[in-house]
Amino acid sequence: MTDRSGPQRRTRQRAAVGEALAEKDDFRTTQQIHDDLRRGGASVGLTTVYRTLQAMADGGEVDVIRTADGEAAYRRCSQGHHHHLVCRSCGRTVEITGPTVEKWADSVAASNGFREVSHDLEIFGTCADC
Amino acid sequence: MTDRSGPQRRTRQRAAVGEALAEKDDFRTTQQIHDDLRRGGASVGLTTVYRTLQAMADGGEVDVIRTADGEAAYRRCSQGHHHHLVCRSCGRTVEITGPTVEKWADSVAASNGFREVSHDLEIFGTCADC
DNA sequence: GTCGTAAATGACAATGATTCCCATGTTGAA
DNA sequence: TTCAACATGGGAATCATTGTCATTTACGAC
Repeated sequence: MTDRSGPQRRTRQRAAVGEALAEKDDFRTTQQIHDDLRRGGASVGLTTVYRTLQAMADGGEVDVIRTADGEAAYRRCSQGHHHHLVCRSCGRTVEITGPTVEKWADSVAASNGFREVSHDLEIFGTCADC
Repeated sequence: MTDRSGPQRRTRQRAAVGEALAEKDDFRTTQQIHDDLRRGGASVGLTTVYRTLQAMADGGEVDVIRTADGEAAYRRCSQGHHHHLVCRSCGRTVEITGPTVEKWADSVAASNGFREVSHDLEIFGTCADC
């Protein structure tokens, strides 16, 4: 399961989506990225943006979270397991790690007889600039 | 901010939704509850189920999570802050608490200058019966 | 460089959850 | 009992996301 079957061909569109993600440091929805691209002149079809982002997410190249109203939002992140501290107001995002939490989550799950454990953890707040 | 403006009148529909939630111990989507009600004979309009569940969630009577594909799912939970250990396969849910995690989350946020901090934490796995 | 083909793209239709609208039904205080 | 404010529900309207499919393109082979 290491072959995350990512994209197989290099195209203008995929490069454009990658750049759009690189330019922003916060989580953005598919529609936002589609708009960013259109405004930036490198327009890409909406369907393609959806497919590309999902492929990137499947390949572990980007992280996904769900906004409060259920929309998927993507962000280019560092490798490895980590969580996010997100500003509710401006969207500024800080990557965080918590080895203690990981262990705690795994042990709690194990003691309840759960296997193949994973978890989601996001912290929200208002950042100093907002 | 303690008067979460919950429902203001007692109706057959609200009671029915409350009972439907009480009968199941796992997270259920609005549509599932709507189906449960229809099958149980106490049919309630879909729009009303949506409104009622949202009102209950606003009032803190039920907890909400988002399924992997972004749908909202509700569950009647105990009072107070807690998290969930959910079986990916059958949906069985165990409520868990982790004082250490709470403190850690708050301190991490604070040290990054964030205020009004909250967080979401759900643990997923396959339970012993699946 | 040219080909051939599988992969990728994108306009448009289709889906599905959720919300809006609004005419009608109910609750609950007086 | 009366009545106004609140609640209901059926259907239309939104909006994100996915499916369809004809056309285009990347890229390894020649």
